Amino acid sequence: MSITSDLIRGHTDTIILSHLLQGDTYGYQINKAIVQKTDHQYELKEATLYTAFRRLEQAGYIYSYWGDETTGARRRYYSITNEGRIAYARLLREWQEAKNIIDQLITE
Amino acid sequence: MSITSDLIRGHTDTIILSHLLQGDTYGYQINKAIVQKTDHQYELKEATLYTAFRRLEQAGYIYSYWGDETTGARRRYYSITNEGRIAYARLLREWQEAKNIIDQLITE
DNA sequence: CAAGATACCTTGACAGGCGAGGTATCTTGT
DNA sequence: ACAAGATACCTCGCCTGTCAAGGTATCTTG
Repeated sequence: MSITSDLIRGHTDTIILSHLLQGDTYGYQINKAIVQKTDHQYELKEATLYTAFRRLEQAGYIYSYWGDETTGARRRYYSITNEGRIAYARLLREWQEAKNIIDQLITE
Repeated sequence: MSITSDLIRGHTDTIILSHLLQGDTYGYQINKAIVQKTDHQYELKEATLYTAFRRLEQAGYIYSYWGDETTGARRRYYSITNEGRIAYARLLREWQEAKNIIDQLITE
């Protein structure tokens, strides 16, 4: 993994909400998707991931339920709420702004 | 100030180094420049700023000296070192990467 | 001469990330 | 049959960067 997580810090929630927009899924799967999507350049550490789930659920942006797997390890699925969608839109907008500001401040 | 600092977190050092590339300057001035450059969308809190100075000096990326103002409040000037320039180049490269990764992970 | 600007600094709390450790189940190779 | 590894979940405690709150000292302006 090549990217220092300090630069991604603060985006964990947005990343998770973004993934949940495509449909319900579970923690392990989200992480695998991130690794693949970024071609192994980034991964969420498990502790970070589960901390984020708690935080997002607390905020009412997601809710969770146990899957009914008859085989394999049990899975806790997460689903985005309407409030979560609103929050995602806001976070995305904030990211666009922050990106411009940072670019403006560190280059030239 | 409209941008949550959590998104800028981790860029403070880069922002400061970037400013010092234009020449030696002092803390208060850097902050004013940031506020102006971003049209009041962002500012570094003083505590954050001075913590960053200590950190950067510790790392050998900058060094400081007292100005010889004959009038007005005393100023501590900061200067970027050669190591600082190298670090800046690296941080800039990391930002470009992180930007792409985040964009990839939170949109679509 | 008070108020505000300039300019510096420290302390302590807080929040997010994560290393390290743990649990339980299933699959695969020997 | 059994060990090793993958899948899948979780918690505790540390570390680091940010910042509110507080402080100092000097100059300018009404």
